[in-house]
Amino acid sequence: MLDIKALRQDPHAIEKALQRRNPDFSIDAVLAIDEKRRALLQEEEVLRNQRNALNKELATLKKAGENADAVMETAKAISERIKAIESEKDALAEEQDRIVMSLPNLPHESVKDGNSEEDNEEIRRWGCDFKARPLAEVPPHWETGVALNWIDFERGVKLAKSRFSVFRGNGALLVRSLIRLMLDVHTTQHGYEELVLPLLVNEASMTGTGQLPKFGEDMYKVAEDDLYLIPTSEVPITNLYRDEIVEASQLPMQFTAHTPCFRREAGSAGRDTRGLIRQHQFDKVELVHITTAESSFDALEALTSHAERILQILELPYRVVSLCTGDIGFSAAKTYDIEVWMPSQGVYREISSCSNTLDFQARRMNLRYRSAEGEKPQFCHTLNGSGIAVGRTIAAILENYVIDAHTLRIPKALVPYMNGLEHATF
RNA sequence: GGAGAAGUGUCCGAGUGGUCUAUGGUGCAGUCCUGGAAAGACUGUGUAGGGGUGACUCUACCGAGAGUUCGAAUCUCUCCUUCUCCGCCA
Repeated sequence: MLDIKALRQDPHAIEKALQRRNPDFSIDAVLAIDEKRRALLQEEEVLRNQRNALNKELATLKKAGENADAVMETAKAISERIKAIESEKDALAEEQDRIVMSLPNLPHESVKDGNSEEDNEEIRRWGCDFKARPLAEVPPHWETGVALNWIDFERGVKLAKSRFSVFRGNGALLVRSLIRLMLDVHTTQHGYEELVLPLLVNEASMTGTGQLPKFGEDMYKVAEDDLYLIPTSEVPITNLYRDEIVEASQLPMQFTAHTPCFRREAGSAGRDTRGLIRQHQFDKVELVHITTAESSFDALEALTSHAERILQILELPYRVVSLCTGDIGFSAAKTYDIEVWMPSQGVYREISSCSNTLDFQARRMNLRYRSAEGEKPQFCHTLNGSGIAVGRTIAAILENYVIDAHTLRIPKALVPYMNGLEHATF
């Protein structure tokens, strides 16, 4: 959520920043509503003050047993006016909220202008030396996955619907091994606290991180209980301290968690229909930082490097890109995507997305910290990133580690987790 | 799921329609006292939004929301949470 005070103070600058995302943004309507609402608020407060005075007078009169009809008459009239003003004011506040809550975050100045992922800026590449594997033509990961009998796409569809799948045997073990490896690295080497979280969350949590009110159609909703299946564990992790004031000494906080994630993929019909790239349910290990304004950009570099570390340990080639204004997400001020090399298609595919949301989410969820005793509480900065998506990592392994027509090598770091398995043949 | 009880400030806890600052204690901070400390005394002590250069001041907040009333922590309704008992259950 953008700061309404900043919006009031410097509307032109904020509108210009928003228009870097989309030239259609205008904040005139919000400002007009805000002005009206504040005028009503002032009027209401004056009236309340008058009514409080009259009520005090009334109490004294009643106690003395004197006639209070005239005063009561006046008080009644004031109360009626307050009621009228209040309902008008509430309607305006609701409208203002609705608009402000659906405005995205301002892109950071270091983010390049652009319309789509074509305009993203490549920051660095890693592991390009071993990008070219011996096999000239690498089959797509879904063929290898099925040939190994590690992935059963058809029965996943039978059990649920398309874009659901089943992992079996060493394929299931691979899922578990990746989750364990990632959590182990983040907790023992990068200083994260591990969490096990609710997979269903309420509307307030979804609003806090920015999924609601705008992106409700992307999520599975359990209507009967007013709960949503999480599209990412960013939601329950970041909302952990919602509506709280934390002590500066508790910051920065670093959390990691493995959860399944659920997405309806409403707008992606026909895209990535084969394989593990775009599933309705997938496993992910998430990284979240809750920190201060002073350190959030350093935290973004750290968080990104923590996600990269997993790819380095797995020896998967990747590159890091900085998203342009047209590709960056709703809540983010700046985002680095990490893209893994997929040899069957000869392209890099997103496997992690690391964002600094500044105080955008913290303001929505009223998450604050006190920098020192007696100081006013101020909003935290929150960051999140995948560390990393498990399904897409498996896809990358099933392509980058095919060493001949019938052999898949297991990444060295995974062998202990895979009960010593070094190769799988198909 | 059924029956009952409760939710007040950091915490404990009083308050069942009206005296502007929501009793009292506790915790915390400051001052006094002291050689120093403890004890004691006094003062202050949350959040948000307004107004004023400022000392300050106004408005709202007693789990959440709605209602009754000139006036609600207090009465009514709905919801949430916790506790006790019963039922069901990995």
